Amino acid sequence: MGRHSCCYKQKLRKGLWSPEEDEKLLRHITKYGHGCWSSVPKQAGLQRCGKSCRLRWINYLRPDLKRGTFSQEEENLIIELHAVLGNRWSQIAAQLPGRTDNEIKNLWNSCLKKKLRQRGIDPVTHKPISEVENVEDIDTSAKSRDKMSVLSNELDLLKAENSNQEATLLEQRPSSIASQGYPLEVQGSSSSKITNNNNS
DNA sequence: AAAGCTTTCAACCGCTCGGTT
DNA sequence: GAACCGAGCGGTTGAAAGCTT
Repeated sequence: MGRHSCCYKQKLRKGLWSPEEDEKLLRHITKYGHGCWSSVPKQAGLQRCGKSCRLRWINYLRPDLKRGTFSQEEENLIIELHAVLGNRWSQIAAQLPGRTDNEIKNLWNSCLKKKLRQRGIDPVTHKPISEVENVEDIDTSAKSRDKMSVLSNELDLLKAENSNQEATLLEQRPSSIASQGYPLEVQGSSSSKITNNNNS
């Protein structure tokens, strides 16, 4: 279980993609679409596994990718969404057109975590760091309520940092997030998955 | 100028999930 | 219901770039 047939194939290239490989993959998908990813490399004449082709397409070759640095507003949105969704990068990416889950995950790990810590906010719980250190065993039934208050705390901080216009936009967002039906209890299932991964 | 350290980011790995047989 | 398979996800790794001393 969990094994990929492509893993058994020999002579498959790994590592960075060459411009020629990009060109082949781009031309193939533009012409035929990707269909079944495992058959893409063969059809496109690439010595890669389908999984690698899929990743390259999604993270780099897709024509609708935005690329470039993240705007302040995008960063704020990621922080907000992370507070609600946790490390569900694909769901967060779905709210940011032209951005990939990998890109957002990298930004979070290299940059946003640091920024939050500098603001005195724990990047995992989105609570003030002092509060996290003192209260380890918080009543889980209060988690959803806490989440919303944390969001408003972060908004207050962001308001202080950013322009009035931007803060107004942000102020409107939590309700829009809620109206889109993000279940607050997903936080629990997310952490349970992380726990499972740690066990492996 | 160069060596060492840190940061960034593309890509891989292992796993789960959902569909199919 | 079990086994298989492909797609997708999140964590991790490692090379390259950037920065510091």
